[in-house]
Amino acid sequence: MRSVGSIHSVANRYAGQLQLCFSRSSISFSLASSIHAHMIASGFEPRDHIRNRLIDVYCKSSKLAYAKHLFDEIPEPDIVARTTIISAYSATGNLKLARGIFSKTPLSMRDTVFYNAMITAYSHNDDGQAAVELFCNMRRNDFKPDNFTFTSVLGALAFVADGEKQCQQMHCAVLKSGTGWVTSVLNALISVYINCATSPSVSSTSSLMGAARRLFDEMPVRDELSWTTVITGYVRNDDLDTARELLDGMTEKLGVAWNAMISGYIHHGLYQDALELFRKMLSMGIQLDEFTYTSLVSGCANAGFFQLGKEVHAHILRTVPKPAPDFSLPVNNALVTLYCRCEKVDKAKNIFEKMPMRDVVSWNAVLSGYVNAGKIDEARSLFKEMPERNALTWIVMISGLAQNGYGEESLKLFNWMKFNGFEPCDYAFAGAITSSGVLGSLEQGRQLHAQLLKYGFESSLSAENSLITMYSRCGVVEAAHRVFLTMPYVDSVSWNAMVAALGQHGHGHQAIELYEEMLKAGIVPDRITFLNVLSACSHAGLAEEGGHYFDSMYTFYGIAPGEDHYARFIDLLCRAGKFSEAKDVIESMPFEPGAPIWEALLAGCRIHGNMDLGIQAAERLFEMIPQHDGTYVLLSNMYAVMGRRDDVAKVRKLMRDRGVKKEPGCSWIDVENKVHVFLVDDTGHPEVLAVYNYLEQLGLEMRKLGYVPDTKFVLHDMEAAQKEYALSTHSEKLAVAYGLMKLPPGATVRVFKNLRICGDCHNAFMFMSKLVQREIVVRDGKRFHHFRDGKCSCGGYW
DNA sequence: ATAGGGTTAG
Repeated sequence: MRSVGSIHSVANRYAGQLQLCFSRSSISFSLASSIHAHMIASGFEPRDHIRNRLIDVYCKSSKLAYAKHLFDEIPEPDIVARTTIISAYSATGNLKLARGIFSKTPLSMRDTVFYNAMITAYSHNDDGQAAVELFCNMRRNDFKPDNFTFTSVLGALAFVADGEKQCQQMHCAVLKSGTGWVTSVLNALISVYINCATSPSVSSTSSLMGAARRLFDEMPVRDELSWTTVITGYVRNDDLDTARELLDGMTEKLGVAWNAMISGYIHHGLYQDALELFRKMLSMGIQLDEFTYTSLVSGCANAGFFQLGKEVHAHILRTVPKPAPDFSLPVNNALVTLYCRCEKVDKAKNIFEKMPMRDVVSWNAVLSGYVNAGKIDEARSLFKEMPERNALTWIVMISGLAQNGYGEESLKLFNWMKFNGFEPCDYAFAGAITSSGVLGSLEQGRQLHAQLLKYGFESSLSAENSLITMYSRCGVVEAAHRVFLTMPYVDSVSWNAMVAALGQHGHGHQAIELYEEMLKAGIVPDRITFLNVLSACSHAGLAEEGGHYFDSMYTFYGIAPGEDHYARFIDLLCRAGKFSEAKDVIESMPFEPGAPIWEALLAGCRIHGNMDLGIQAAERLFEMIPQHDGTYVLLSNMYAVMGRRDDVAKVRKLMRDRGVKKEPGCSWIDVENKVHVFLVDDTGHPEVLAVYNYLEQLGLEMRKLGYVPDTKFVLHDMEAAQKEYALSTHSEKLAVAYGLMKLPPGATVRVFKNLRICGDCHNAFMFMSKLVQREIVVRDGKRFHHFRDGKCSCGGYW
C-alpha cells in the first residue's frame, strides 16, 4: 500500500515526463504513448490533471481516437478536459462531436475559456453565424468575453453574409468590454474591416479601409501581426502603393510582410518590382524563408525569367543545406513548375522524383508539364499512377487531351470525372467544350453549352471563351459571335478567339475590323493576337495589310515575331503568289528556318503549282522531319509529276528502308490548273475507302492550314449530294472543293465529312470535278483517271 | 484548456 505522498510524487514525475512531449518543436506522440503504457503497466490511475495533459498530447499529435477513448473513460470530466477535447474535435473537422460535448456541459460548469473554444470550433468550421450566436448567448448568460473571445468571434465574421454591419456592432462590443486597447483584439478588428472591404459585394470599400487604417494608426502597441495584417490588407485590395509605403516605414525586420508584398507584386505581374524588393531584402539582411523562395520561383516561372529562376534554385541549394521535408515541399512544387515552363520536363520530373515528400500539387505540376509539352503518353500513365486526384487534376487532363487533339478521350474523361463524384467546375466545362470543337461536334457542344448555363457558369471567362472557339470550329461563326456579344466580361482571350473565328471563316475584313476595335477598347495585343490577325489576312487575301500588321508587331508592341508568326507571314505571301518576297523574308529571319516555314512555303506552292520551289521546300521538310510519313508520300508524288523517276525511286527506297507504312490516305498537287490526286492505298474496298479517306485527308489538310471543317452538311447519298449542290451558293460550291483550288476571299469552308458514296469512287470524283470545274487526275495504283466536267476517262499506265 | 499573418499546380 503506497502512502498518499508517494502517489503525489509519482504523479509529479509523470507530469514532468509529459511536459517533455511538448519541449521540442514538434509534439512527441511516441513518448506520450510510452508514458501512458507505463502508467497502465504500473497500475497508476491518472487523476484529472495528468489525464488532461495526456489528452492534449494525443490531440496535438492528431491521434484523435486515443484522445476520444481516454476522454470517454472519464466518469465526470472537468472543464479543462472538455475544453481540450472540443478544440481537438474542432481541429479535425468533427464539429458535431464538439457540439455534443458542449451541449452536455451544464451552465454552472462553463467558463469563458470553454465558450471561447466552442466559438473557435464554429469559426474554424466555416459556421460564422453560429459563432456569433454563441457569442451573444454567452453574454446573455453573463459570461464576460475576453480578448480570446473577441479574436475568435472576429475571425468568424469572415463567413457571415452581412459582415459589414456585424463588424461595426462587434467594434462597439469590443469598446464596451474594455479590451479595445489589446493588440491581438485590435489586430483581429483591423483584419475584419479589411476582409469586409475586400469582399466584392461591398460598396463602401474605401470607408472600411479608412476605419481599418485609423485603428492601425492609433494602436498603442503594434506587433508583427499588426503590420502584416494591414500590409497584406492593402495588397489584397490591389493598393500596392499604400502597402509599399507602410512597408518602407516599418522598422521591424519582418519577413512575412515582405513576402506578402513580393507575392502581391507577382500576382499583379510587376515582376521587376518583386525582384527589386527581393534584392533589398538580401541587402537589409531580412531572413528569407520558404515563402520567399516559393513566391520568387513561381514568379520567375510565370514571368518567363528562367535564368533567374535557376539562379534562385542555386541560391536555395547553397543557403539551405538540409531543408526539412515539409519545408521544401511548396518550394519544390514551384521549382517543378519552373522547369516545366522552360521546356525542361525531364529536369522537372527529376526534381519530382527526388522530392522527400509529394502532394497533389506536385503531381499536378508534373502532369501539366507533360500535357503542355504534348507528351500525352507520359501524362496518361502519370494520371493512372497518381495516389490522389483533385478537381485540378481532371481539368489539366481534360483540357490537355482536348488541346492535343484527343477530343473523344477528353469527353470520355469529362464523363468519367462526373461518374467519380467530382462536380464539374467551369474550367472542366471549358476543356470538354474545347473537345467538342476539336471533334467538330456541334450537337455535343450545344448540349454542353446548355449544361453550362444550368450550372450557372454563364459569366465564367474560361468557359465562355471556349464556347467561342467551339462554335467557330463547328462552323457556326454566328453563334460564336453571339456568345462574344452577350458575355458579361471579356478579356484578351475572348477578343483573340473572336478574331480567329472570323478569320478562319473567311471574314478577313471583319476580323481586321474587330482587331482595330479591340485596340480602341484598350486591349494590348499579344503574340496570339498577331497569329490570328496574320491568318485572317492570309485567308482573306489581304497581303498588304498582313505585311503592315507583321511590321507593327515589333515596332509598336515590342513583340519579336516567333517562327509561328514568320510561318503565317510566309503563308500569306505565298497564297498571294509573292514567292520572291517570301524567299527574301526567309533569308532575313533571325533564325534558321524550321519545318513550319517549309510547310507554309510548300502549301503555297501546291496551290500555285510552283513545282520547283515546292520540291525544294518538300526536300527540306523531308530532311527535317523524316519521321513524318506524309512527307515521303508527298515528295515522291511531286517527283512523279515532274517525271523525275530516279528521285521517286530514291524516296521509295528510303521509305522501304525505314519501314514507313503506307497509311490509307492520299495527297494532292495542283499543277497547271490540273489537280493531281494520289491514292496511297488500294486495299479493302479500294474505291470507297479511297474517296472516304480523301475527304478525311481534306479535313486534316484544312485543319493544318487553319481552316475549319464543318459538319453542317451530312450527305448520305449521291442524289442528296447533287441536290445539295444545286441548292448551294456559289461560294459554298467552291468551298466544298477546298484544297482542289485556291480559296477565293470570303468563301465559306465546308467539307462533307460523312459523305457516303453509293456506287464507286468514279461517281464521287465526277461529282467533284463538276464542282471545281477543273480537271482532276487520280492516280490509283498504276492507273490514271482523268475527271473533267462530270466525265471520266481512264488514262494509261504509270 | 482558447485566438490572430505570408507560399505552390491551370
